[in-house]
Amino acid sequence: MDSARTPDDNLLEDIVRLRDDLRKSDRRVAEVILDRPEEVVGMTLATLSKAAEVSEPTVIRFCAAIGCEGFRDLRVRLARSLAFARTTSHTAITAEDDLGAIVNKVFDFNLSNLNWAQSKLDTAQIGVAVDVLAGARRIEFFGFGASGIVARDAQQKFPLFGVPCGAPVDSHQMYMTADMLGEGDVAVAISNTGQTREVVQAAEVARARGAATIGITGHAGSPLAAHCDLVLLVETLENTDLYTPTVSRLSHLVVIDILSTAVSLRRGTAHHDRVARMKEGLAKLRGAS
Amino acid sequence: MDSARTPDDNLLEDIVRLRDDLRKSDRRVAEVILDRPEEVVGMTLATLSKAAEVSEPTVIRFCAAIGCEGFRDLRVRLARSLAFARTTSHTAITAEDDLGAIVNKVFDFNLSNLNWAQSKLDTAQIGVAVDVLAGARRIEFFGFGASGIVARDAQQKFPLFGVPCGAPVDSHQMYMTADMLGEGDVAVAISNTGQTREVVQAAEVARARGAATIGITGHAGSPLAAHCDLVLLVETLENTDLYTPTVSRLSHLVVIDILSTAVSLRRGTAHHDRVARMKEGLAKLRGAS
DNA sequence: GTAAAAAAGTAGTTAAACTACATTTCCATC
DNA sequence: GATGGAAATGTAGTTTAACTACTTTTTTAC
Repeated sequence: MDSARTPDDNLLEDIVRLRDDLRKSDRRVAEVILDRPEEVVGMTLATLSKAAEVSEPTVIRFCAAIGCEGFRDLRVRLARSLAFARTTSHTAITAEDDLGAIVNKVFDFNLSNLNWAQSKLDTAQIGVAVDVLAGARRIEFFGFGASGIVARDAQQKFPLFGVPCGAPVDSHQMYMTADMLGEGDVAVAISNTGQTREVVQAAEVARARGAATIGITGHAGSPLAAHCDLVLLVETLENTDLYTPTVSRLSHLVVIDILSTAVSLRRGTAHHDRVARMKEGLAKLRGAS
Repeated sequence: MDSARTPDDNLLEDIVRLRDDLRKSDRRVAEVILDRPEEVVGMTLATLSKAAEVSEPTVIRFCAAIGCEGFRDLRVRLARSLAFARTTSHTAITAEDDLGAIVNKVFDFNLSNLNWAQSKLDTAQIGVAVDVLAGARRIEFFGFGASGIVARDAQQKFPLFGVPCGAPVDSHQMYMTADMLGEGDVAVAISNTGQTREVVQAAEVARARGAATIGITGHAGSPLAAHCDLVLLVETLENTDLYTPTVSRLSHLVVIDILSTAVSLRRGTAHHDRVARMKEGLAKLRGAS
C-alpha cells in the first residue's frame, strides 16, 4: 500500500522494541535517547557519544542497527517520532508524576499507539472485511469490558453500515445472539488479547451457525483468531504498568470508523442521501444548529 | 503549560506566513521547501542551495530569517512540521478515495484531533476536577449517543476512581439518577456540543440537588457549560463532512483516562494494592497469562 | 587454552555547515 | 541622471561534524 505510513515514523518505539537485540554499547546509546529524546535531536554525534560513554563510530553503528542511514537520518527520524509522542510504551506513570506529566503521558501513550496501529494495519485485510460487511444482511458486534465499549460504539454506526446492527451486552445475550445468526450474517468479535472467553465463544458459535466471522484483535495466534474467518490485526503497544491506560480501545474505535465509513461509501447514492438526512436530524438533536 | 506540545511549532506555516517579508533570494529557498518539503529534509545545504539557485550562505541566512539555528535545525524542525502536517492535511473523505486513503484519513483525523485537544487542554482545570472527583462519595457519568459511549467507558473505570460509579443509559434513568444525587456526589456530564437536552438536564438537576457538576464539552458557552460548576473544555477539530468520523469521543476517552488515573494516584497504598490485585484478576479473565 | 569472530575504540579523512570578506545590487538623496 | 551608502548576495576559505579505515579488545566456540 503505497500511501501507508511505515514504522519509520515511530523511531522511539522501534528503539524500545529492538533494544534487547542490540549490542551492549548500542544499548547505552539507546538509553540516552529514550531518556531525553528532545535533547538528542539537537545534539552532535560527538555530544551523544560522550553522553552515552561510547565512541563516535559506535553511535554510527547504532544508527545502522536501528535502520537509520547515519546520524543525520537518526536526528530527522527522531524529530518525526517526537512529533507524535514524546514518551514510549515503556514509560510508566508513577505517583511521582505531577498532573502535567500525567496529562502528557496519557495523551502520548494514546497518540503513539494510534500511530503504531496505523503503521501496522493490513489494508488488504481491511478491504476483505469491507467486502464481507458490505454484503451482510445483519451485523452483530461482540465485545466485553473495554471491548464492549467498542462493540457498543460500532453498533451505533448502523446507519453507515446500512443494515441492522446489534451489540449484546451480557454473556447470555451474546450467546443467544451468536446462536441465532446464520448464512448472510456477519459477526464481528472484538478482544485485544483474543482470549476473552465470552467473545471467543460468540465467534465460535456464530461461525458454526454459518455467519461470517471477523475478529478484531491484537494477537494473531489467539483463540479468537482461530475461530474467525478473517482477522483484523490491530497491533497495540499495550503495557501492563498499573496506571497505564488501556490504549487498545482507541485504535479499535478507529478501525470501526474505517470499516463503517468504507462500507457506507460502497452503498451508493440513495444510502448516501439517507445518511446525510439522518445526520442532519441528529445534529438538531445534538443542538448543533 | 510549558511542557505541552503545541501546533505552534510548525515551520511550514511559519515559512508561508513570513514569505512576503523575506528577501528575494530567501523566497527562492522558501519556494523549493514548500514545493517539496519531504525531499528537503534529506538534502544537504549544498543540494538545497543548488535547487534554489542561490549560494550556500544565502540558505544559511534564510534559516536565520525564519528563526532556525542553522541548517541542521531547519532540517529537524521541518521533519517535525511535516509529521504534524501529514496528519492535518487531508481533504474530506469522498467516494473517490481508495481504501488506503480512507484508512489514512480516518487515522489522521483522529491523530490530529488528539494533538489539538492536548495542546488546548487546561491542566489547571483538570487539576480542579481531580480534586473534586477524589473527594466524591459517588460519581455518575451522563452522556448520550457517542458521549454515551464515553460515559459507559468512564463508569468502567470505577476501580480507579475508587468510589461507586454509574452511567445511566436512557433519558429516564438519567433523570432519576441525577435527581437522587446530593451533597458529596459528583455528576460528570459529557456532550461535545454541550447542547444535548438530556445531558444538559441531568447536569441541571444534579446541580440543583447539591451534587458537584463537571462538564466535558467542546463548547465553552454552551447550555451544558452554564449548568456546571466546572467545565473541562476539550477542543475538537470536528468537522461536519458527511463521512468524517466523530472524533471528539476519542479525546473525551483520553480525558477520562487522565481523570481516572490522576484520581487513582491520589488514593494511597491500600487503594493501589487493591487496584493491582483487581487488574491481576482481570488479566486472568481476559486470558493474558 | 587457543583461534576466530564480534565488539569497540583510535586516528584520520571527507563532507558538510558555516564564517569572513568581496562584489553586486538596490535605494535614497541631490 | 549620478553618487554614495546600505543591503543583498556570492566566493573563498575555515571549522566542525559525520564518517571510514584500521587497530585493539573482548567474547565466544571448540
